[in-house]
Amino acid sequence: MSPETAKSLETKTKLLDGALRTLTEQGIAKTSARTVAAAAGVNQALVFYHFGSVDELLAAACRYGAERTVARYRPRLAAVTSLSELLTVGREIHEQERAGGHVALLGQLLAGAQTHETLGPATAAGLDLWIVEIEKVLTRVLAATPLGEFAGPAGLARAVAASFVGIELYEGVDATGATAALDALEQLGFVIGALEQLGPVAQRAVRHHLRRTSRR
Amino acid sequence: MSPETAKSLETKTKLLDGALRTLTEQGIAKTSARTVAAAAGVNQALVFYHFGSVDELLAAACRYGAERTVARYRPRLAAVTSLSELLTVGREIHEQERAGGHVALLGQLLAGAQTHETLGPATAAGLDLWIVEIEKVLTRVLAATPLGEFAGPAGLARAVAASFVGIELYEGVDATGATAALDALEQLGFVIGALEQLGPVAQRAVRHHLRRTSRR
DNA sequence: GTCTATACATGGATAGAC
DNA sequence: GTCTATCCATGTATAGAC
Repeated sequence: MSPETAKSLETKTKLLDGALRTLTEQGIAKTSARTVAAAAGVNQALVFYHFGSVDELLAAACRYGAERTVARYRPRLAAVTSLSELLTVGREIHEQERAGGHVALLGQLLAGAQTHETLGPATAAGLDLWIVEIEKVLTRVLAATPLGEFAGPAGLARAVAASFVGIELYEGVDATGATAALDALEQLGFVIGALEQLGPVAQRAVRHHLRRTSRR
Repeated sequence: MSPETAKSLETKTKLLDGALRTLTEQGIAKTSARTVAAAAGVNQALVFYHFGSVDELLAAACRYGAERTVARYRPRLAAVTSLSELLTVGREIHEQERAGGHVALLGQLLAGAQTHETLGPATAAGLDLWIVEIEKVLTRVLAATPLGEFAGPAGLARAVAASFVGIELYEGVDATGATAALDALEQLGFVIGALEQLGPVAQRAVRHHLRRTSRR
């Protein structure tokens, strides 16, 4: 791994951007030192000089890309105060990131992580950046809701993040199906939101029912 | 594409099984005519003789594998009559298929479908086998629930299928995180289930709230 | 320290042997 | 009709030029 001179940094950045472009446009199966270097406009061997191996480049690109994308939405997520507002922001993120493919990218890396050992931890870390933000919002938003008590924001945040990745991959093969899925989840969110609006008697009924049937 | 003599069929079957094994064990990135043929125990060139190209073999393997796996759970899903029962069956499917990797396989194919043109429709078709079954169950189970009215089983089924794939991929890089996610979704299901148990007054309140805030 | 030329491995596809 | 030997493209990695 090379030191941080100005020239080195420039080439590294080119390679990182090239890796992200290649992963989103061609997928993990077509991502190689050659294809990435071509996208970056540099010699193929520089991948190995600057990052040691293709996998390590992809791992670095994952951290780099995920941090950059999450940073873009951190302030907006921090401002969310209700579940329906969260759903709106979620839909917004989907619309904006679909074009750039920044979410499907995590899907490509998750698929690749199956074999490429070094990729697993890096991808988990990239997803965690999203999970941390989602969990913070859910903790705030679901505090008063039966969900906050029974499901727990930590698990829900992981479910939301992983599901999002799955739907984003699904969109690649069936765009209208993916839209239907997102619409349904939005409505599901409204139904959960409706629980907050119930009177105290009904809320107690729900909680009582949950305490009886819940398994944990 | 070769005709259906006994010997041809045998080689084809070997290749299909080899493709499934390679995809689940090595991932889409390491899946090639050579690796698949090695897993199948046949000469590499037979991929091209029997299926024309690697992509077409993978597409065929997707149909083959998905049909076989879905068939295994079709009767059990058909017997489901409540949401909580559906959740139990879902968890069962997860436990049983995790070992074989039959769900993550769809993730690998979704990742690969990004570029391999022929793979997209085949993967969508494979996912649809699951979606059809899930949708039938949801239609039955959610008929009486606000979700049936507002979200619609078609969209929900697609959301469930895609989310499952995402979580299954996520499990590859963070097993405990994936378990937390599944637990949370199970609890979410119980909360939805609790809505069914509400008295008519509370049910009307929920529906009224939804009609006001719903966007469609 | 940075990068290019080059060696060696793996993958895709076909001409022709059986 | 079924399969093998072989060719060329692509991928990984390094020795050595600048």
